[in-house]
Amino acid sequence: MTDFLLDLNDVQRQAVRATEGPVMVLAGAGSGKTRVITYRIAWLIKNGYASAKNILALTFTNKAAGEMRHRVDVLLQQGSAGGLWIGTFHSIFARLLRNDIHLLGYDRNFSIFDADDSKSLIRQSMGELNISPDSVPLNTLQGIISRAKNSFILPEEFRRSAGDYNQQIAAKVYDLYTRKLRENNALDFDDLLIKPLELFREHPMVLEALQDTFRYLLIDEYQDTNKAQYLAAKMLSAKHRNIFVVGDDAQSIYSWRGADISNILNFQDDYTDALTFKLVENYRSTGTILQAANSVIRNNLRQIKKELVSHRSAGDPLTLIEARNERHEAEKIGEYIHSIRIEKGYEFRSFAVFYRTNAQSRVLEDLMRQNRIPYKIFGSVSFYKRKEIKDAVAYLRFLLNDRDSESLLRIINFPPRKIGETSIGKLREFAEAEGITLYEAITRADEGQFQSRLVNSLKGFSSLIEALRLLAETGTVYAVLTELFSLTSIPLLLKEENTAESLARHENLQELLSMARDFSDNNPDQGSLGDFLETISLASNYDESQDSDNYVSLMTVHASKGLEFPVVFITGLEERLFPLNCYEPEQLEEERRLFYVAMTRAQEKIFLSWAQTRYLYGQPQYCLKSMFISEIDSSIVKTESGTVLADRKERQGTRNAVPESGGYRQRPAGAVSAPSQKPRESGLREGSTVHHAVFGQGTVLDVQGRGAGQKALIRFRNAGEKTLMVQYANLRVL
DNA sequence: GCATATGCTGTTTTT
DNA sequence: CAGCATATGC
Repeated sequence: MTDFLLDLNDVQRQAVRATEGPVMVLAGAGSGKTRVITYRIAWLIKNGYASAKNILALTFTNKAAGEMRHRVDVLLQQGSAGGLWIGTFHSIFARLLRNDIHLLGYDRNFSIFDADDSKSLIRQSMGELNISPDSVPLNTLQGIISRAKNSFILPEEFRRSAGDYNQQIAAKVYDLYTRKLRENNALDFDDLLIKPLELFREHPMVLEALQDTFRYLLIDEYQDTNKAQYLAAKMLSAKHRNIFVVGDDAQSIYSWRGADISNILNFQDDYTDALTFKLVENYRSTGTILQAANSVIRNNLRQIKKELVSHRSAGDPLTLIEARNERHEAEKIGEYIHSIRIEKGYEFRSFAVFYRTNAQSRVLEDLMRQNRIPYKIFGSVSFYKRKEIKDAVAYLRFLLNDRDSESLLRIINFPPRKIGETSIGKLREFAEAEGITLYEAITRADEGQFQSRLVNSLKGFSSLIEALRLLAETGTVYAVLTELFSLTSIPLLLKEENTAESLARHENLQELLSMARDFSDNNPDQGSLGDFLETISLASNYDESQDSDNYVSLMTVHASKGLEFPVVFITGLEERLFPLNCYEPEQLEEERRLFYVAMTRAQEKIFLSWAQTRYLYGQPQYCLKSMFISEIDSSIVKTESGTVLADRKERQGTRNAVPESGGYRQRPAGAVSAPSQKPRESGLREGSTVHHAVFGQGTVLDVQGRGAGQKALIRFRNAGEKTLMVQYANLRVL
């Protein structure tokens, strides 16, 4: 029974065998984290600790879940992995909610609202509350509300603790938005995490039943959990206390999504009897790459100390590429890809190019195309976010949940049926007066005071819906979609339009159709429309794994987490780009972790690049070399000409130097002067009144240090107290 | 009701 | 620059 554990190293094996009680595995990059989780699941089943259906494994991406399931299947051979609960937090919780959400007054056919649906509902709420987006931007409100939800702060509590003006506005919007979701019988992504918590709190029996079912709980990427996920995990495991978490605090890069790094940092305080294992043996990267990564992450204060140990030889030093501008940067990357490929025999698929922001991908993409380098951009516009797909899906969603007004509004006049905004306004009034839903208003349009032309249009629409709904009750998803396309002629219209764009959209609809066919073939049972929609709603464009084609991968650093490549280019290493503008020390630490993630993806070689000028919002900007470059041991970084950085005589300070003016012919056209970043005297002192682009006006309470490392403690009128790095904060002294 | 112009705003995005 | 939301004209 222990033979298959021979594939593991000592620490991995100990972690697998520690079956009872809380366990945390700190798994450094490339240390075999997935291996430990999958072997542990196999171990539990093979040794009869639990059967598959008593094990719940939670991940953050569908891709990770799929990979895990596959690997467990392989380990167990006879397929006893059936019944295993492996999935993302969101999909597993959605599944649980389908069973019990009626207890909270929702219908089990609830819609899942994506970020756009949610934004639209927030916009409506703001409209009704007479809150102009000029006073508090929509995105800000959406962020505040989402963060509150991720921290499991419900509207009532939020209102009680709302401090500044923005918060008070947000409290009102949050409250109305929540009511609107309920009216729509809809849950947003955050609700999928917090509705179970409400359910557990109000109906302890439901929780108890789940605790009995899930005797073993495993959580991947624990450093990325937010408060709601943390609470759910705690509640679910409270009875058997078999909670097993795997993560790496150094790879926590989603704090802006509510992830709370303290969950992993404090695990041992939380579960005082927890066993902890540290996996630091790295099987992925050369010694030099790990030395570089270790030297950078050492600069973070808030972390659990651990240094990755390589199982490989030292390998090559890192190469620093210094380019004139982003175009030049891309050209150099293209040249290196060609030359390394030829000299060292690497294939295109061995290369990855990372960037901090999606906007950077364009220049890189252009160049790849021009130089005939096959490439693939990961995580650009999601298939499901395309308009034509969203429209088709809105029909399906509406068939299942006719309170879903977001979907209704999408389809009511698509394809055009002469039901415009004014008509919808009248319908709304009618619905409100009668106290009925918008769709009921449509079916009872003849009772309202509408023009007969409008009544006819509405009747046409509702009979279309009813026909499709009838089909949906007995037919497959594929049948419904086929009928939808035939009755509405949506694909036909696109084909007739006959532009490159419309044909691409037509193609996408065909793709959706073939996905529906696959789904229907695999799920011939009735009522699978809901499952299909759930799969679609919770799918993301990052789920697609690399196929067998041979291409260079282009992606954001965030998207690179969990992947590995022989040769990695980390681009745009400039102050204010990577690290991206960050005002608070904690944000800088997160940027550093992000850089750490980027470096630890590489197996053989790393190229670091920066450009002296770069367009930002259409304006050329001077750039400064990223501080992260100078944090790497300079003995293992060489320039393109082969000089080791440590030996290079710097004519200028590395950190804050402005590129020599005149040194470059190509002064940016119509050059706007760069944001001045010289460590000139900041002029800050206690009591100064300052203005900050994000936090607004505030008073300086304390100033520490000077020059590059200067920090200031500032009390903002509307944003509370913050410690900011003066160098980055771009404060205006008033 | 619909198509086109203008003006504004923005950085990363597992679900 | 580009995508989006609103405003305007037909």
